[in-house]
Amino acid sequence: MPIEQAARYAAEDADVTMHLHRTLYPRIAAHEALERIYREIEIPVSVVLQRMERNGVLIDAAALVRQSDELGRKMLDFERRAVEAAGQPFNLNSPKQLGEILFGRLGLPVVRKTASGAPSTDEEVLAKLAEDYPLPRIVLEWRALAKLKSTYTDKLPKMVDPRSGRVHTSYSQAVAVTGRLASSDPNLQNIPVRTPEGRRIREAFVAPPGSSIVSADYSQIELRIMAHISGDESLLRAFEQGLDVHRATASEIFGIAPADVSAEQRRYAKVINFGLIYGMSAYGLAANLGIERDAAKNYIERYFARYPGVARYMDETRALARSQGYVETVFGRRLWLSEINSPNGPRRSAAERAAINAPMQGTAADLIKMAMIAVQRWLDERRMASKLIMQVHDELVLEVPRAELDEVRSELPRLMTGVASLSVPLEVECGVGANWEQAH
DNA sequence: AGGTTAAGCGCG
DNA sequence: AAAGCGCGCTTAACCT
Repeated sequence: MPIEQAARYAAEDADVTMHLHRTLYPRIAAHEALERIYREIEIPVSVVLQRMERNGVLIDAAALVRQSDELGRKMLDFERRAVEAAGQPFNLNSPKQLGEILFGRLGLPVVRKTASGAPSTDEEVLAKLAEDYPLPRIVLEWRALAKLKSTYTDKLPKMVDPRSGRVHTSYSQAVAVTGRLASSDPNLQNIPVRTPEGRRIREAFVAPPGSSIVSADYSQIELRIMAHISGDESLLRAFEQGLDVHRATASEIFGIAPADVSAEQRRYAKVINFGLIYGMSAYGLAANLGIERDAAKNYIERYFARYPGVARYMDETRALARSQGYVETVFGRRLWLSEINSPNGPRRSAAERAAINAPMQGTAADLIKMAMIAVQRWLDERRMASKLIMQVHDELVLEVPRAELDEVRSELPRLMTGVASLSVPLEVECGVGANWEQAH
């Protein structure tokens, strides 16, 4: 691009930005809480984000390339078995072709249809069909590998910047309506963790020689925020006493001593605790736990009987969202809900769920942004060489030279827990390793 | 050739 | 009618 043209674009960018500022800033400044979030959080964190992007993350590209090769070989084996079960070759990556094989050629029952009316072949459907037929299981296994290979092990090595030898994500500060960040090109906020094969990818997120990866994440931050906002006595007490909150919830809804809670009961309670943060219904809980809707309804009723403060929070939040058209985080960040009074039932319900979730998700976002500012300020004041390299919603990841390791390990959790004083303590789990996987 | 949408799935 | 919030990325299929 000619320099004159580049200059024109740059000038236009600056001009448009200035016009936006002159129009939008007065609307922020009209509200004290919003002005503070802008001045004390968003502007300072923008500088931190820029530095994190520029720092980048060191990737063991060769290790990922080897994993790609391994995944590819395993996929070929599943492909061979899939074609054998199907009786003809087809593209396993095409839901349309897969549907024709499963529900046409092989005559399997259609479990559910997609929005556009085609028979669904998603994970839940295939898992159900896998109880009775071989092909769905093969496709599920293949898909898991294909996802890892195409999205991560093939792509990340290609994203390494030759100038720095590192991967540089881009953080969007004004995309997520709740105040969260978003990461793209590449997205470093959805690196696999839930399966062993996935975790291997995290092993390729490494520290350079002489340094370590340090990972610090807030423990159950959204549930703690729910306790704070709702003021529910039982939930507050559980966190104050440092209890295992899922066990405590199981104890409450099953009416038994914490010590007598079984693994399955704890799992149920965990699903309920998370589901509530998202405004889940009895229908959703039943589907999730594989139980009858009546049983799910019963659990939810018992939950609300034991945590009446949470029930009150849900009702009050819906009512507030309806009357003012927005909800707020603890620090006053607003999420507008244009469909909260929609005559369309499903749309209105979706807006109500978003209203219930946003104060928790958004407050967590506020807190970790404050932590990022505090951590960066501390590193700067001490002239430290440690670097913030990633943020994953409730987790901060740093690259720390050996000489600073002890100091960072002891101070990082203090900085993160100290950003605000809610009516429950904040807790941070901090780990160290040669790579991201080991740091957990 | 390039853009868009649908389906599916990775994370917190 | 939908049924759990918030994101981004890949591929296939379709469209211009």
